[in-house]
Amino acid sequence: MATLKYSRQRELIKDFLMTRKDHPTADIVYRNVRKQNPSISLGTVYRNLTLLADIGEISRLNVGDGVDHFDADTSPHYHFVCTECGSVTDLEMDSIENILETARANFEGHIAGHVTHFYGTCSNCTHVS
Amino acid sequence: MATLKYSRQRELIKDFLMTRKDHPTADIVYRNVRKQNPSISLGTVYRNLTLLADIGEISRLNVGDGVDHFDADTSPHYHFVCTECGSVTDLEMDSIENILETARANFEGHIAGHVTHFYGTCSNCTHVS
DNA sequence: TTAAAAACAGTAATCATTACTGTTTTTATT
DNA sequence: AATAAAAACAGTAATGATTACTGTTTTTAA
Repeated sequence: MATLKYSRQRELIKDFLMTRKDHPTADIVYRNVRKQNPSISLGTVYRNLTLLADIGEISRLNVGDGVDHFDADTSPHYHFVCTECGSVTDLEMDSIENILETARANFEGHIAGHVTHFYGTCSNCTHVS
Repeated sequence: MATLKYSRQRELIKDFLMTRKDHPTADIVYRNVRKQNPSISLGTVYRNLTLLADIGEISRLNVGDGVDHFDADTSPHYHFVCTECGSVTDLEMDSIENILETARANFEGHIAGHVTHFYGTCSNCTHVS
């Protein structure tokens, strides 16, 4: 496998992602990282996000809105998606890994894991009529 | 709202979907429905799948593989995605709706529901080395 | 029978993402 | 410090799923 070489661009991307708790998309990462490096290309952002996700330094989120979101927090946790404003936030809750037992009960193959996210209206959108 | 008018194409699409338990994509629906009606267009398939999903006659599945899948069975149930062959199958298991309680525990907004699917290797792919 | 609304076929456009290409950086080795 | 192979880059083209547009055909209520 190819040895990883340092890249200023990758560092900027990772650093930016670590400042955010809102799980930005590649395009939002791109538009923000450009403030530090106006000549960075969108392809570089995508390539590095994919690379970082592949080596486990960040995680890629698919919440069904047609765009991938990225998260610098790779610890297991759940996400909430607001159907009103589209925001994606962390959801503080106990692990529900035990649902794997339930799923494995009558299944022939091998269940490695699960993907769960919750949806509804966020605090903001719920309190604005 | 516009009144729904009968369409032979829509009927074909719904009928085809009801014969399948493997949650086909729009393109697979298209390729199959063309056997009955060779002049149907892909746009018509997409439009009707979206329409049927909007009125709740079918459901649209997003299992993170970049393509939407469709299911004529709209009753609540869970899905399994094989990371080896990409197949999407139904997973017979007890409801885990109770995870909503867990999720709502410390949340400010309103949680309407959850999306969960499981992944791993299906029966076939598990037993083939 | 008629005519407005809905749906259609065919095609163009959109949008996120990936692939390609010639140039620049990184880094281990001289 | 010089060098050169590998990796990464910027910029751009291509891909693939899906949606939008347009002129024509169907459906259906009056």
